[in-house]
Amino acid sequence: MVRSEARTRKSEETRERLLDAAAKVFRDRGYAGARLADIAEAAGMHPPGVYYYFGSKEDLVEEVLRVGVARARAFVQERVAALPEGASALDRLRAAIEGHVMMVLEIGDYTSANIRIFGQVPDDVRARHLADQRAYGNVWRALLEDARAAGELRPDGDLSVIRMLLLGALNWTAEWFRPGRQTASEVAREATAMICDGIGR
Amino acid sequence: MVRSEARTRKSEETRERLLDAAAKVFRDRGYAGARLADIAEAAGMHPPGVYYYFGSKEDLVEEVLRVGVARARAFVQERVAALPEGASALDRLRAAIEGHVMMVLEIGDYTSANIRIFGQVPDDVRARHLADQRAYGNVWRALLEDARAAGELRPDGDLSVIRMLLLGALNWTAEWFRPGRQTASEVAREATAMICDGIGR
DNA sequence: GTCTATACACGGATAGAC
DNA sequence: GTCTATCCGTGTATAGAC
Repeated sequence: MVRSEARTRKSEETRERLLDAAAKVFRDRGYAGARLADIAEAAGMHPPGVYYYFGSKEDLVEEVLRVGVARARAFVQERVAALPEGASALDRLRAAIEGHVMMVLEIGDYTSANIRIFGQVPDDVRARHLADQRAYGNVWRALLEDARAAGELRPDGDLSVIRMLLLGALNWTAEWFRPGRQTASEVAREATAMICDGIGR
Repeated sequence: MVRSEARTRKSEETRERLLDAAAKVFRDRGYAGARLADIAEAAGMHPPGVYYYFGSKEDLVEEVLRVGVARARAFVQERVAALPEGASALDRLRAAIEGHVMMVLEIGDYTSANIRIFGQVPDDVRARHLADQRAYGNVWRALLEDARAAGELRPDGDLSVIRMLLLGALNWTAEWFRPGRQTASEVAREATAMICDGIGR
């Protein structure tokens, strides 16, 4: 039993390493350009070893996409839930914006991979992934609707369009952020300021 | 002479068709995933025909990237230049934002291709393309600095970060915009409002 | 669970006719 | 300038030893 648990944990760890490596390589090379050999090497194994954990390249990429949005959603929802009871709807929105940025800049490989390869994966993989993505979109939809209902947003403006503009600005941070030049919290603060208050005076 | 001109013009048109087709296919399949056969077919020719116009897949993708930013820059600069003399720095910035959105939603194939495959192309292609991209970035840098100098922006905030957040929101529109659901000008208006004035009340 | 060896398909690129 | 035919490198996936 102890033996089997140890084996299982090691297996879990290897699977995790493989997934991290896959996210990086898919991000850098695209879906078709990512070679199983590169992924295996980055995870410290040989190409056929991948097939012990995943049935195919498709299975692997599907899991990378799934894990990416699942973590994003969990991270943001935790940040919002951690707010004190009396927090306003706009405060909750701000917390979500900051949370999303922090998440992107922490686990950026998965986010970048999602952004870059979503349009390149086989149709059936993309179709299944769309459901996950919509669920995360709904978290933001609710946040925005609550703030509007509370009268804390400008009354004009299409909330769907705003949601996509806002997520675009946030997701894109993964593409240009360089740890030396600025910190994740600085970027998070700038993003909240621009989105909620605008850059004009 | 007339004959040769006609041949040249036809050749130009075919090259153009090829480039448009390439932008679409690169966008949808990624750099490695884009098959020369798909591109050729979309342009109404056979795979080897591509080699009459471009020396290699690398040459072709490099031209797609180059044309993409060149058009973006020209389009935005025209919109800004078309403003009346007395326009404020913030008006110029607004015009640039609207222009960039309109451009993205008009020639979105090239923009999406740029976004999605920039990180996937061979290193030397990317290195050469970086110069073009920086030149376009400088247009925005100047616009923002002018507005700040004129006292038309909030005095705090890192302009480099703001520039990247803003372009992220704008570039991302190519990924979600669907002509039926909203119009390009609506999106442009929402973008300007969110970026300059914020969504809070 | 991870290795070596290998099958098999696919796609970029070239040759050469017309 | 565009077609047909084809070469050849590369990459996914499997077989089977250990």
